[in-house]
Amino acid sequence: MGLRERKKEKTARAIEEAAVRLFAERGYDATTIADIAEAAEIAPRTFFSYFPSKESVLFSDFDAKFRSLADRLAARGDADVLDAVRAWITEMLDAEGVPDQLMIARHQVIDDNEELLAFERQLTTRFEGVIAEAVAVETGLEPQDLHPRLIAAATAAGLGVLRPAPGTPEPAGLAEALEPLDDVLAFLRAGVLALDRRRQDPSRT
Amino acid sequence: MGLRERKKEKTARAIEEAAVRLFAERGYDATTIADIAEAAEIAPRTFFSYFPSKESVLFSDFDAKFRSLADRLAARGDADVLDAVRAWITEMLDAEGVPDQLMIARHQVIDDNEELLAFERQLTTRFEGVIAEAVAVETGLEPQDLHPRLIAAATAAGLGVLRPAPGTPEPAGLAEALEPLDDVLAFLRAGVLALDRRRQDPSRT
DNA sequence: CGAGAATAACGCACTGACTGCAAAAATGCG
DNA sequence: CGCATTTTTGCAGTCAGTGCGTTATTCTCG
Repeated sequence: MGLRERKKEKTARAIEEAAVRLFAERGYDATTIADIAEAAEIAPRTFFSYFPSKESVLFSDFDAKFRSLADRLAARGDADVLDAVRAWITEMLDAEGVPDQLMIARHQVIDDNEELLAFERQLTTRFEGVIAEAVAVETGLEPQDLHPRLIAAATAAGLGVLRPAPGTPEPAGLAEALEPLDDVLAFLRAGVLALDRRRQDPSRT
Repeated sequence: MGLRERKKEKTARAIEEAAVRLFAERGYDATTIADIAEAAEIAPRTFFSYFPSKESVLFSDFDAKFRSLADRLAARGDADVLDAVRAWITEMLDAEGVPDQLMIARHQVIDDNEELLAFERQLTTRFEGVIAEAVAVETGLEPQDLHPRLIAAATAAGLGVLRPAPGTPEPAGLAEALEPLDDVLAFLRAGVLALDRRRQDPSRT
């Protein structure tokens, strides 16, 4: 990795750090791009060559997460889709390790802002595409069919619920973070089974 | 209803109609507030005393829908939450009747725009609050607990899936529109049951 | 009907996110 | 070092959205 790329990476981190700090201090809406640029020692215009929008500075890791889920689903062989999702999540939580100050502040900023929560949800829905695709392959249906879309949407929604409700403390350890996951998966698996049954016997209630 | 209110209503409709028409013609992004104002024969500034944002002009009926769901849940007596939701949906579909030109164009505009889909989802998530509350009452849990939140999120997501995938034709009749609903409810009910079981016997897989 | 109060429409000036473009600066390479 | 490439920056502009004061309209009450 050349000097150029290392420098770019450093600048990106500086912007991110400055942005999260300012958001936490004065609030998201009360912080302007100009503020962030000044704190990160760049020109305001430069901000947008690192991040496409003000919101996106809080979700820079999303693309990597998305790709890693897609890869995992593609490489799951004949394992169950939900098993693959579970493995992906535990891996994610494991990789993140103990949340640092920046991560905590970031979550807090997001949770405090309706608009940012919506943005996060919008990102989350991108997961639905890959999940629906995987389910479609597994069931022999098309990705546009109701069942794959439903399972994907419910799974994505379930993942969203994993984040503790605002005001609740962050989970301390990995085991504690995983406990709700099993509830979510139990819920989803039961639903998936019900759909399977319905496909075999449509008259069932 | 006095002249004032009638006139306001008429203006609101005029703005809505002009906006949807222009969005359909030139696209959402290529249409400015000034364009809409001109077409609706109002001053640009006036637009914002009818709608809080450009997006919201496409979702003027949301508040009424939300209230009607909340009322129905509040007045459901000891009926099941999901039954109440089902009743609400059939009532909605019934009340809408045959979709007119404006409604069709509106859906098309929304479906064609990532940002608008996200906005719609954001609105949909407001349903989660009331649903979680109702589930909490029914189960004796708190609305912030995982199970009510999960059920509410999955239900809201399931409702979102009811809209046909982009590119698919709108359902022609009421029966056709209701068919996917039963799949969604079967999915949700199975999940709810699984959570019930888990609460009684946490060691269960 | 005719004040005058209440409410709605409007114009204006402003903020702030975001974009296109072209000049200037930094960097990498031979 | 000098040249090509990439990055940074400044500038001017668009557009959504807001605050505020003014004008026009409608309602109410005498």
